[in-house]
Amino acid sequence: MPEETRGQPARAVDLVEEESGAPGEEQRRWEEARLGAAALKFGARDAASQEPKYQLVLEEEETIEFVRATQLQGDEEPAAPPSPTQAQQQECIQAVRRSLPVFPFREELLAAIASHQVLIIEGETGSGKTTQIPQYLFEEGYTKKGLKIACTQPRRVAAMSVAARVAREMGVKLGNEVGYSIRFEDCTSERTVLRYMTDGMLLREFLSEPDLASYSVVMVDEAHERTLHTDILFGLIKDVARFRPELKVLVASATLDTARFSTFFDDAPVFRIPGRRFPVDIFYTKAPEADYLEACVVSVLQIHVTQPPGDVLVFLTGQEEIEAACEMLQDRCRRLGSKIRELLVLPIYANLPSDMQARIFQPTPPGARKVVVATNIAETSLTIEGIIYVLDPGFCKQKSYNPRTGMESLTVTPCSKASANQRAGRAGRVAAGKCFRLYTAWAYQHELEETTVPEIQRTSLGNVVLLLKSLGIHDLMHFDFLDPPPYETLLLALEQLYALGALNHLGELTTSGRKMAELPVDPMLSKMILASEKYSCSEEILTVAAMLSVNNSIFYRPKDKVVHADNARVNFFLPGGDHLVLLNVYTQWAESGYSSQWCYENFVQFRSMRRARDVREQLEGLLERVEVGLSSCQGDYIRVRKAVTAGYFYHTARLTRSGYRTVKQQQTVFIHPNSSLFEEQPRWLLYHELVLTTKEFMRQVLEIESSWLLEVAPHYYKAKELEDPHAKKMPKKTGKTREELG
DNA sequence: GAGCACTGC
Repeated sequence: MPEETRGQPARAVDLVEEESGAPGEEQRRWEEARLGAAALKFGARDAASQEPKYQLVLEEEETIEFVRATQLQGDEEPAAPPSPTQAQQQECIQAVRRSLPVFPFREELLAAIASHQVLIIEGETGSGKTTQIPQYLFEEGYTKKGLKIACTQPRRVAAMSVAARVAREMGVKLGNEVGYSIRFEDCTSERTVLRYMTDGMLLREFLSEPDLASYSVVMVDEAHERTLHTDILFGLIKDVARFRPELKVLVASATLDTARFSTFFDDAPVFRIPGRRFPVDIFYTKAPEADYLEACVVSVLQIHVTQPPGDVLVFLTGQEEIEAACEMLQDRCRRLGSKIRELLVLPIYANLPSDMQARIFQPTPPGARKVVVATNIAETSLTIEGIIYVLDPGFCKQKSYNPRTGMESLTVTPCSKASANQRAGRAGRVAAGKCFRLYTAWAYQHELEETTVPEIQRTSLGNVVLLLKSLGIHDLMHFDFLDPPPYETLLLALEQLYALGALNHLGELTTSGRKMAELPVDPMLSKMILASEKYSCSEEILTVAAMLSVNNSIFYRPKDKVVHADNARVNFFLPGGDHLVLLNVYTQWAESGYSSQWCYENFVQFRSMRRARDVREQLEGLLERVEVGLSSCQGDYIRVRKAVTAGYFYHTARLTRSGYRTVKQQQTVFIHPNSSLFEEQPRWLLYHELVLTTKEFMRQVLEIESSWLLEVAPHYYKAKELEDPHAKKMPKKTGKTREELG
């Protein structure tokens, strides 16, 4: 565990001082100095009633002092939902519908929708807005003229489960009147009038129906999450609403930011619906913690010994940290032995194999306590029953994008207030709960951002720009963004699209650009797929494209079998580079009959492979639309490599005396140590992506010849810049092409 | 010789 990911930046002063007024600057500095020395030396004055009991178990240095500061307001006590028996099912369902917080507002809400084109609906989870409002609209006749109601969700599972629930409530078969539409799966039919879908799916629908003519209502749900797709939808829907006055637009969001949504939609009214949730007491540490991982472990034990029954949810930033924390917890429990009750320690993160993930949902055995150690996955994507305590160190990993270098990085960042409150809310779903924050109240007030930076400002926008262009939006710099992306991000995207031949010099979409927009992948991948027609290798290129779009690592590397896993990986190596290795893995997996056993034996992630297969099938289905025929290179990998080069000539690097430099920007870059070419050092190569971790790494690299660049992109490269002035001075063992090495 | 937050088309 690298030290820098564990150290928490000092960022606060003592809460007690804060309460008696803002401390003077001098006092602050003194306190900061003092706190720096005093980390982790706190008494145990809190929870005084239980003090004697746990001091017998934990040493005094092993406890952390928390101060109760605020309470996350609960709403009125919820009526226990009636538990339906088979016979009374429909009646029960209607009773449950009537018991939802949104129900008393039904008429008022419908009236507001009738008199306003755009309505912002503010409501917390549990208000019933997602399941009920579309039903109200249906009952009110909004789907009578053969028109549909769309309700978008940021996640696939949400779209599926909400649709299933609504179908049950309406007593219809899922896929008939009520359906869902997500990538790889369309569960709708001619009869479908309530359509739950992912936000990205509705965005794609603009390509075939730019005016959304078949919809009478569009409801953008969970708008506060500000996903990239939701943000683009805002701009497009606002525009459509202007020339379709009969279209109703609903923007549903948590309490956050509704005023901004309202302003964006020309001061649309905000309709508030109360939520339903139990109160959560918020505790802060009295002083900052230097080592938050250690502080987490100590706090969990402290909760375990001093607090009444109820499971604990801990938020950490990533797999490595979670594994470390779980080990530390289990270690200490073992040492404490029978002095404490049983503590079940369970990790959860997206890359954890499904059977391990399922364990967190098993009920806690009587007398024991469950601790779930999670990434942000537990913040929105999944809900664990029985959580009463949340432990929040206040960090998360966040992607950021530097448009000047085109480089992505993933860094540990303090989370926003919004995120901290979302985490705290996880403690109040079944009963009143407690949230322990491993930072001070002062830090919360003064150092955390209000909200997380929206995704649109942290990501590359190549395919978004391509999509908008193909919708006829030419002036992107003046597109109506709720929060505009950095100017440089748009500029780089336009520049790359121009280089790829998707845009002409007037910035208009070309024929090839129009085709590229049809494929749901990044522009360079799109271009590569189009180029496979010329090199007669679309079968192989589809596989490469699918494998590259699975951004998880394909290879599984468990800690206890590192040597085996690395051997398995090396066995897939083929001369030429990583794209061919990916092709090799997929081909062998296909030959095994897409077997999960094969994946297990070869240390390959089954889930990633299944996803690659889904992507590949979808892309194959779209080939006809972009006029590419199915063809195979029959083992002539030069053709595959040339087709890849036709898409990725913008991402090239050459070996110089001082290592690799990108050809155009002259940035110093390195081959990633996991690459099959790590020890080869070819003279010319292309890379799939640049990532900044400990260095500027090229991930997924392929050896190429400089002459191919002139072949595939004569408009972009001139022969002169591809001459290699240092070729003869290169050391003998490096800088040779594979052909020379034999 | 490094390291993979989470989504989505």
